[in-house]
Amino acid sequence: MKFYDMELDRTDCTVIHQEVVDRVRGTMPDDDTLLDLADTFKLFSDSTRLKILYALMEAEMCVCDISVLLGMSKSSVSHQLRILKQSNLVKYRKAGRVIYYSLADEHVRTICRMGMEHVLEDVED
Amino acid sequence: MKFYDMELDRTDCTVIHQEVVDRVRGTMPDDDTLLDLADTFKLFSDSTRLKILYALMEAEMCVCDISVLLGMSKSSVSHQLRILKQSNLVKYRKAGRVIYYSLADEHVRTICRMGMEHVLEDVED
DNA sequence: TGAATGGTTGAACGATTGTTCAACTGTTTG
DNA sequence: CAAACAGTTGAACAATCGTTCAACCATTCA
Repeated sequence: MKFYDMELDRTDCTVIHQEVVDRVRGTMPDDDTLLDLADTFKLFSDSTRLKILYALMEAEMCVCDISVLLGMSKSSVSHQLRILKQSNLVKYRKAGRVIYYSLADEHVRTICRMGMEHVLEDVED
Repeated sequence: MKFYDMELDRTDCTVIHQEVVDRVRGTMPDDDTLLDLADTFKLFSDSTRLKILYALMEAEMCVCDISVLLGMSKSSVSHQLRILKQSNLVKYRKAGRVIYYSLADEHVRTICRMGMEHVLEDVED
């Protein structure tokens, strides 16, 4: 631990505020929780998925409806719906060969509203 | 518009619910707004950035503090701080050669709380 | 002045992501 | 039954993203 490994491993910092670091460390959520949280926000981070979610806020819709509304292929819409379905943001109901999609809960509205507030306020800057 | 372009351009749908599509179209936010919204959520969609934001909720910190806290290189932390800075989620203050970062406003807390509620409730499923 | 340190930067890399395409399943209808 | 259509799927592709690495700037201090 003399010469050879001096530049290895560590962030080369004379830690400035060890007390702050220690205190903050005690307040941090679990790593797994933060990964889940990041994955949740990732669902809202694509404009196609946001469009689908905003549409479903207004009405139950089938894949064809959505693809016409957004001017996108059914395949593309279906891929995104699968992601939203797997994450429980969206639910569906079959009626013959048509599948109707709708929002699974109210979280979508709340989360979108919070994000939108930030977007709209930033216009003032 | 007879034979040759019949399979071009359009999503091959006998639109099922034209009235629904028309009504929903009237309620959709602008494309630009939805792109901005997606970009906002993208900021929260990486766990490193979330860790930084959660840390700054507790205390003003310098790059060294954060990199020690997270066990990451200063470079990596600095890259992420640049993104957060450019998006006005984070502000900074210089003191000699040390730069202290802190949250720019309360939106970060609100948005993280909304997302976290969704994550924590999903445990019950 | 020059060494040490806090912090930034840009290129390079591998990993992840969204769309397209083509083939496919399943249901309806003539 | 066969054609038509709603919807799904997986491979392939380009684009985007986060980390690493090395070089760099700026400030302090001996």
